[in-house]
Amino acid sequence: MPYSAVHKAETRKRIVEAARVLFNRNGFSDVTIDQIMEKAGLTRGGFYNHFPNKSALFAESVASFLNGRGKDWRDQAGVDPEIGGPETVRAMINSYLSKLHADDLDGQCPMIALPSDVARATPEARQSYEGLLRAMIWLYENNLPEEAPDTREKACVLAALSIGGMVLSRTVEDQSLADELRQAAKMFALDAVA
Amino acid sequence: MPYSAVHKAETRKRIVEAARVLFNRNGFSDVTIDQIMEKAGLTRGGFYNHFPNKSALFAESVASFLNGRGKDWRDQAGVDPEIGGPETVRAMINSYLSKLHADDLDGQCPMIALPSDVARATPEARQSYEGLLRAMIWLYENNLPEEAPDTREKACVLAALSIGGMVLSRTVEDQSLADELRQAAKMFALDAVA
DNA sequence: TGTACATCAGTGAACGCGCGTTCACTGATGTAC
DNA sequence: TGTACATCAGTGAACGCGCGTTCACTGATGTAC
Repeated sequence: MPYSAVHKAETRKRIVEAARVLFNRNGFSDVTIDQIMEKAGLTRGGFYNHFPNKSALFAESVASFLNGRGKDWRDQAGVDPEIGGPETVRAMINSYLSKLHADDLDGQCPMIALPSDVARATPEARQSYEGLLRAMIWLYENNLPEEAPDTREKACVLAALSIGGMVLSRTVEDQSLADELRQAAKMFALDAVA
Repeated sequence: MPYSAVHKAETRKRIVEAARVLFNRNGFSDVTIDQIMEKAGLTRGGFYNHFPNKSALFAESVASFLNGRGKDWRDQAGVDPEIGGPETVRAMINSYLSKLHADDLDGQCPMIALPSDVARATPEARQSYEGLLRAMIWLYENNLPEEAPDTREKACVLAALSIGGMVLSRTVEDQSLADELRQAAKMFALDAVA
């Protein structure tokens, strides 16, 4: 058994990571397998040793966000995950709707970078996207103040507002309008938590 | 001067309309000029009599939404535009976040169907998108109750929530989650108006 | 410990296809007489 | 009113290119002896 299983898994991971960045920046159709493999330090032919086709890699690259930055959101926001509660929600909102996140086209959440690409992609890709969204809703839902009766609904609203604000901010041409939208969504969401 | 100017303008309009529907459904990269021209009842070569390139048509097709359904939003919602006020905002929200609108992939607002396509497109396309968004914000801002101090901010939030809710609803795989998101955004937005 | 071997990750040329755009043309139409 | 003509919207073949995928191969590596 040449090339250990670990070696193959690491190569595969490198391909997914390269794909995640390229798709995030250029969308599904405008990224080629050549580009992905080159960024991963390989040549095009080897791709099919790891994935059945381009669509399968797309689905996996969207899902992979949860293993990377998605996992660190709360930590990056400087909040101990063990504490939880509304402070965690506020930290998440501050982090997600930050200028830093808006400008980070490579590392940005795929929910912001790829909504219409995913909407037209395979069921697998849409499930990956759904997985990210459920994670965000879950985080909101479980850390909102307990007394509120409609916690679940509020979590959905906060998700729509977070992602919606960022999507619009990314799409619009005028930078000052982009900032205004992001700030308005952030401030309103922070208020809504309390 | 053969073929009256009117004739040419009408052909051009037909191309834009065909493009709007096809782009809405399949995105920028996956629609071909052949498909657009065929849907408009023409052959491919004639395209360049009307537009310099595919990107220019994309920008125009996004903007064209304002001449069609975008213009009718308030009327379709059953509200006399002359009345105005909060009732107009609520009608707009009800219409925009309706199941009817969510299921109408052809006639749907391009802000929902094409966010990530536009984000990566030409400045002209992004300006078209921005035009739609400004129209929505304008409608909200000018019809919100006057006593509120932060009307502009609230209008931005309502826009982010309307579009964000619909984008997520369109992208997610699970239909019941899609409906839940749309309903949550709608209810919350309606409450926020008052 | 050293070596021959079998495996399969990785290579790169090739295939088939369709795209955006160009271009020489044609023929329907408005206008001048 | 009728007709010859000039215009240019529309046609369809062609160009150049790059894509996703396939395939025969090669060579680095773990294992058996």
